[in-house]
Amino acid sequence: MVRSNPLMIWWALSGTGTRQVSKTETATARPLTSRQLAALIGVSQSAISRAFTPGSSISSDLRSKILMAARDYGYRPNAIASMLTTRRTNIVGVVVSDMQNPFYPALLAQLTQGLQAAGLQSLFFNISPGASIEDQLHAIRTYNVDAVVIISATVLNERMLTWATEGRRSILLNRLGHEDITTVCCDNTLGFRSLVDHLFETGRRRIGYVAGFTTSGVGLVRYSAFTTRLAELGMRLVGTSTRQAYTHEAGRLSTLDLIPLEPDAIVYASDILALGGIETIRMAGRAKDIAVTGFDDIPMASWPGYSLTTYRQPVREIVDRTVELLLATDIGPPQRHTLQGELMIRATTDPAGWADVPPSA
Amino acid sequence: MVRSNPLMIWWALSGTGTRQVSKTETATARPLTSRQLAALIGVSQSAISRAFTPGSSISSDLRSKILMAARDYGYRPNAIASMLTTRRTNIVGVVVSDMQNPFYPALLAQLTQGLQAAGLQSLFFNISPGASIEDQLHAIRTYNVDAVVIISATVLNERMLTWATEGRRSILLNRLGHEDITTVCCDNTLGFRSLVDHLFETGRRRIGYVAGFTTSGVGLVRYSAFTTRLAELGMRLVGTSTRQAYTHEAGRLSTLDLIPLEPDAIVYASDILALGGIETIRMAGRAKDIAVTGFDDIPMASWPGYSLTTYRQPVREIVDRTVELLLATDIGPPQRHTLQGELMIRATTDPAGWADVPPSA
DNA sequence: ATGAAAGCGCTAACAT
DNA sequence: ATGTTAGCGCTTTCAT
Repeated sequence: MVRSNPLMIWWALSGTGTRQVSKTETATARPLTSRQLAALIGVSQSAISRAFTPGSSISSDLRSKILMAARDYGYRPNAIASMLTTRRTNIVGVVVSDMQNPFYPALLAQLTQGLQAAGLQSLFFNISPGASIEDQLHAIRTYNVDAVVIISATVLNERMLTWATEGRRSILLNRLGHEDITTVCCDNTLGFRSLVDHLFETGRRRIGYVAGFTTSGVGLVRYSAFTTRLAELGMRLVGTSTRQAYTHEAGRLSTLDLIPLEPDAIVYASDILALGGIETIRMAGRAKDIAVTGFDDIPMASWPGYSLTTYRQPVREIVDRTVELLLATDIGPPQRHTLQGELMIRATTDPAGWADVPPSA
Repeated sequence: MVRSNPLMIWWALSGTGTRQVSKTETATARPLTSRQLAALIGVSQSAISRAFTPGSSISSDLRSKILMAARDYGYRPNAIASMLTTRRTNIVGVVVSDMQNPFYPALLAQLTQGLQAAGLQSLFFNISPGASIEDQLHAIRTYNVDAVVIISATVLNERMLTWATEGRRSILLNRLGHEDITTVCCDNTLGFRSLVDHLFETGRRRIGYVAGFTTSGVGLVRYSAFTTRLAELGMRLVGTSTRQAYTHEAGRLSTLDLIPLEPDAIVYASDILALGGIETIRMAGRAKDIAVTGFDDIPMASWPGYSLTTYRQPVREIVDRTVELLLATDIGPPQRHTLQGELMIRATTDPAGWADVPPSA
């Protein structure tokens, strides 16, 4: 398929000599090249290159001489040119599809900072379900990104996943069920078991469940960890509901389904669902007898007005492990990295109910 | 400064013939080059280039022949190589510093999608105040990004701003007070005037104000629009407070300062502050007599549990204008684009009070 | 309209 | 340890 490039016309025009150079478009002199710098200080061009390449054989005298000159003359190596020869870009493609969920901005922010600290740049791909995914991801290939990190891109089917990742180091975050790509994921099983344990210990026995996507790997794992532990402890599953989304509204609506079933606790597949649930439960005046748990520990979970008991996803650790894997010398076969989070006990599982958390005080 | 390249070793290995090919590391044959494709179908290499360059002089016969062959053989032009000759990257550097505020993820998501739809890639820079900003932004220069979009990067001082934007098309979003860079910004003045008008019409007269940053351009404009309109309408400013942050907690705490001053409405510089304020006001049992307004219209503002009256920032329009400016043929001198938002009237300014919004029902 | 040839600014053999 | 040379895969004159 031919992809026409929308900027092309602009380029074409800006390439001609006829346009006026406007004030902002400072008739920027081309940046100094290594050859020019070499001429200026009377060394070979390759010396310049070596000076900027750690571990290359160059005397520290020459190197510091060159680096100082570079600073004085304002020389910086042109990354594009070196990409061409080395076939390395130091760019990681970061693919996201769902920024609605407040969990992702935090993950994304830390990920880019982590990559940045490791000298990697993030080329950002935000998949909108509207257009062709292949079109949206074409830059992964034409720009030759070194690696791809896919953040829970449930919109990518198996085929697109393969297309996007093939031939490059790839890591799937928060997505399960792919044998041939390395994944880094929170320990969902442990998380949901902990939550159920906590509910058990605080005396809850009739549990409802609100799912997000019931078809995704993570969704399935969470649900099955939940039900398994429930059964082990002899607790009762009074009902489940889903709107096939991880949104506040989905949480609100699903909770409406469950309240008539008289649960004494509702477990939500994620925090944002739980926040919606809290609203419904409050409206129904049931905050005193229905406990609520979430998953993720997004910032809002700890707002006094919610004080949601949840399981914290180890974002820091996920990011660190991801960067580590990206930088690793030897990659080996695809691996499954499962990182432990932490149970955050707050008001919504208080045995006495949480009707007295601020908003209703 | 020498930047060591973390992915180097891996690539070095994958380049030699000695490494073991692991399962993931599909012994990827180098992608086809234009020269190779040319040889395959018996045309010149430049013909290939022309086929992919709209507006170049090539017969449509030859072009379609080449494009079909490209599809069959899986040829894609190497963007890196063309960057080197054209000195254009089609990459926009997107600089963010504050992803805490839930307003930015939405803006960011739409911006990348907008850029993507225009054939531009987003290289993401998330500034953490810890490290050297210059270090964090060095890729803007070495990667030769075509343009820079800076999203309310209050952490960038004037000098860094100049350094990051010089020599390239640059746009500042949501930041004011810079004569020499084009800005695209919501009409803060109109917004705050509308909010005050609305409070006036609904009978409020004793107004408190909670600011975010009091030193930023946007912060000043918002406050001054607010006070100006207040004075015009003869309303009373009972007090102001700030914690120098746009966070839920800052909103909560600042509101504690204002309640003793007996306002009948509090105007918040942003939604996230207002949400914190709502919490404090509820705790104080004053929801029936203190109206609340925000600014931004983040998703949470419309949650039934908040139902916050606010002024919607025209995110769609801001993004569209930004992309338009980035693609424009002729750029001219720095401009100030001010886009109108929309007053969103919800429960928190109901004359009867909002004590009955769901959480306290 | 097409082909040939000369770079773009760097890295990486290959010499010395 | 340093310099010389040959590309990386394109775009772009310049011929024809």
